[in-house]
Amino acid sequence: MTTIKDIAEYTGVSATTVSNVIHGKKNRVSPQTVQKIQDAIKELNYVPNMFARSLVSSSSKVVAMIDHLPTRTDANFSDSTLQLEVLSTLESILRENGYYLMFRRVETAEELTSFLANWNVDGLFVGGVIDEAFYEELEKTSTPKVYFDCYECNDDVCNIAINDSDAVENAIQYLIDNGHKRIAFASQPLHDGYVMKERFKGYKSALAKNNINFDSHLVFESEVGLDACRLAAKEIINTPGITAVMATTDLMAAGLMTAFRENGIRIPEDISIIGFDNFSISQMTVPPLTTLNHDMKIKSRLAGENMIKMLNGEKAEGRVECKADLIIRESVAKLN
Amino acid sequence: MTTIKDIAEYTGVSATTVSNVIHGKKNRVSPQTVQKIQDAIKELNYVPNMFARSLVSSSSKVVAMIDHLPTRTDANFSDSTLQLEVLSTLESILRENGYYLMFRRVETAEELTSFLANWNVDGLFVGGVIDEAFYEELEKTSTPKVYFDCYECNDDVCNIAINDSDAVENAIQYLIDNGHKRIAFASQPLHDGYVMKERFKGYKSALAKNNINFDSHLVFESEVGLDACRLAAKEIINTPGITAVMATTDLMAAGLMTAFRENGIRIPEDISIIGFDNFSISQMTVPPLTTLNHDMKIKSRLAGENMIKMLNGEKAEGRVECKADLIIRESVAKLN
DNA sequence: TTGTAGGCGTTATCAG
DNA sequence: CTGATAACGCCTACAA
Repeated sequence: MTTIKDIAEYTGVSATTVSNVIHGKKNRVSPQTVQKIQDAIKELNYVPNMFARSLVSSSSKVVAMIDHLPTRTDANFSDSTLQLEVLSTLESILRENGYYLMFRRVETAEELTSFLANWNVDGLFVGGVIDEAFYEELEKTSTPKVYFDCYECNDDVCNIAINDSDAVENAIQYLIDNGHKRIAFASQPLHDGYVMKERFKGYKSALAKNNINFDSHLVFESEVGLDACRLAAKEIINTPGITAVMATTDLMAAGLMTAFRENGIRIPEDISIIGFDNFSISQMTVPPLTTLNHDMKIKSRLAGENMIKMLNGEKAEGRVECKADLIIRESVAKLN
Repeated sequence: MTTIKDIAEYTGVSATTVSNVIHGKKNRVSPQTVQKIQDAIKELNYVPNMFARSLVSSSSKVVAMIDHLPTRTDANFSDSTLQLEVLSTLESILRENGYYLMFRRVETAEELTSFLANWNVDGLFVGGVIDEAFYEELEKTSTPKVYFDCYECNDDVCNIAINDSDAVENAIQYLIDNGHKRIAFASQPLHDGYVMKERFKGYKSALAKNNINFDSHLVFESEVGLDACRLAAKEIINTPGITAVMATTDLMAAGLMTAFRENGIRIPEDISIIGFDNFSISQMTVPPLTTLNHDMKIKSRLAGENMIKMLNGEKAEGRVECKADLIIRESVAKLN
């Protein structure tokens, strides 16, 4: 491993001069020595040691994406909104700006603060499910933070979210406009402070605005796997009068559609369905799924750019709301 | 930030003693001081500074997952076999063993070696597409490495792979056993050293074993998006006599199925199809897709465990071949 | 324009 | 059992 010292000896100057060249302080070094040193750096393959650098500079260049592993045993990985595409986008932006991405999952807030101290983390992306206690602990640290879809967050912390409630409200309104009245809500478990709860709010408010009474029997909590969907579908079928289902995930919508089909229920003739995510599968279901679109690429780009702002000492935006709009395909029937 | 020095002053001992306690060298410290120091550590919230530690210890505790960003412009992200589930599994295993996961994408081998030196990386997971030059450069470094699905790798380097060729060969054999003779191969672009090429080999060898002439007109290269699949489907339809399609990805299979349906082609009556991956969507297509299953969770666990072995100075396995078996569902018809 | 000195937090060596 | 001391690679005054 080549060090600054090596370069210094090799070129016959002091370590300070080498350091100055590395940091582009050209006004302090003669052009010839600059050249000489740069050549030596190339020749000896010098790269800075981040550990030495960080130790002395109070900036680690480490930005972490943390994923909150809830201790709840019924939570599974798909609870997290995190996707690889997000990580990749963030990594690109960080890389372009001289930062490095660590990926860390934590269970408790203490684990997290230890981690932050361990690595003197410069910035933090927070995805996944976070509860209130966790959030409050987190906000005690001064590390720049960008949240994804955080519902505990105050409006002034940088929080890249979509307005899940509004989105679902629109979808339900669309169903109502098409003559549906008994609309089921199928979702992963509705824990507080979790995305699905927010989508649930939109469901209820749409009903309220249209003077439709909320009926808790029309709420079906289920996991996204096909087996779970089959169970949920059975319950939906056995509940009389349901003409439409709002599923909080494309995956669940697709699962329900499969289960409906297995039971001889036609979509949308017998039952209409709307999904959420606009994943590529939503185009491939039979029939193509009407769903709510939100663009993770845009969201992660926003997150990354705001992080860089904060790392540069600039002020970042507070809550950023991305709209999720309804993509109308063929899974909703018009009732007469 | 609390340092060892702080603890030392607080408890009235030397930094060395504190360090000894931290490292559990209890035989060198009296029980009382151990207690005193441990209390102080709790009280002052001491956590070690990884930068200082790494600087002096020649082990960074950083393990990186790198993803090779090919410079090819036609390569898109889905070329990578990397999935978030993989990262999460790796992170868990590393965390349990005191390591930290960095995620880094690199374009060139030089970028990678710089990165390794920058962070004195202890271990490396290599996923995604790698070409031969890249591989050779990589093998010059002594960093412990675990590859995913590497086809350039020698058999003695740790390489967690599935036998793509065998898997596809089995699938094709299954089609042939069901009376199919003109079988199309639909795949993402067939670049050298890339998974799809390997799957292609299996296709060809199955044909050869059954004395069916290979016909290059039956090979359809396409991206996975629905639009691309529509184009590919058109070509397949316009090629006379094809009774079955081997798609190298469930996503592509689903896309083709959608496109076929749009053209009034029934599956499996008019055309049979087999996918690859056994993603959850493969259960939800109409009809359910016969596909090749490979379990990323098992693969990543194997990768993680072998990495830990190597980090502990033990010898890891060389090439590990996971089998991908055929999941028979309803997308293949028996011809008579 | 260049060099010297001190210190960042931790660990290892060696002496008491 | 305990404590000085030096070293890891780098950076930032400050001095020359």
